Amino acid sequence: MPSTSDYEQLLRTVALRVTRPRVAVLRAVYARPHADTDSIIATVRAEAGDHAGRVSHQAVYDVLRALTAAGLVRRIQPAGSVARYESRTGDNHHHVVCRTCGTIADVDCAVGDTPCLVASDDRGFEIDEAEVVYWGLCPDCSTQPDRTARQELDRRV
Amino acid sequence: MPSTSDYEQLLRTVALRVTRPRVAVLRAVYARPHADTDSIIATVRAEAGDHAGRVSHQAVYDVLRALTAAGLVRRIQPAGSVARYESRTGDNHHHVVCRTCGTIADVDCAVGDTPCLVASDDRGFEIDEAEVVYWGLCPDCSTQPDRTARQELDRRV
DNA sequence: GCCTAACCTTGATTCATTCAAGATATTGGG
DNA sequence: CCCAATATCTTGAATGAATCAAGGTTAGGC
Repeated sequence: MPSTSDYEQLLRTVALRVTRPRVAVLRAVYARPHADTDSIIATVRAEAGDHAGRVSHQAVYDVLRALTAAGLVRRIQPAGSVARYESRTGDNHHHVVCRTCGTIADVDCAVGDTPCLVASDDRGFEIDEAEVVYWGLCPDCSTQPDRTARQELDRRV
Repeated sequence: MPSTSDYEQLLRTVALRVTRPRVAVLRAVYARPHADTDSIIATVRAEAGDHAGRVSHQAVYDVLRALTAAGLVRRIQPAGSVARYESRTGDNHHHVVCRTCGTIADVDCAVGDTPCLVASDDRGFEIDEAEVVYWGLCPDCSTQPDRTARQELDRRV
């Protein structure tokens, strides 16, 4: 578990200013991989405990954008989902997404290293990344097929 | 180019009622692969020429949902994009998406047939589909790097 | 310690998509 | 051929993630 100064270090290496919202968002993304923006906002505010000042939702959006642009976090967004963020970057891993409850799990590269896939015909595009999303049912949902996504979410809270 | 009765046939094979909005939407999806909902609405209304009655936006959303559920069309939604639809289904082909202008092109399966990829570790999920999105620059954007997405869109209209 | 660009806050706005309620039309059976 | 049953469509409002805008605050180089 990285410490606050580790996060400060990370920010400095990519020439981003060290601010409370940024460290808090980094910590949240490391703590809860694949969290969406709302969850990150909640985590940030819960940890701050309101005693260290508020963090606006706009700040979180801005920070996530800056961190993503800097390569410190990776933004993922499976079809039908809101944006989610994770701290594993640069290793070209992929994701399994549950069709029922939306849970996301990491999957290491299917074939080899970055880029692990080559298009059969690139249509003249300059391809720089191959993203794979596996769709299916998570262990919970495959054994309890009639639980709704909403119920699933409630169960987790 | 399929005829109207071909589309009617398609609808009947999946036990969907044949209605004017459904035939019009099917025609639009076949005519303009990867179109988003707004474009489909525009196409439907342009072809109808207003002389055959209006088609509400809600009807198009409903129809696209029904057609997708029936497997007649496929819904795709690369990160950061609105939903798009195509008529090629069941062949497990993939897509290249331009990071600059958002253009999408089809790419045949890199490895084999459905499913063309196997996760290195399925994390206990029951996987039924492997979706691949290649990211890069389309031929136009790679040679004109400073054209914005908006300008690109304008150019096409 | 000061300055300035970078950053954050507050509050409003956008827009794809969905929800709701009631009208209309398709289709199988009489 | 007509009718009932219900699937589908229309109209109009609502939702909610994400963005925009304007102004105040702060980190970090000098």
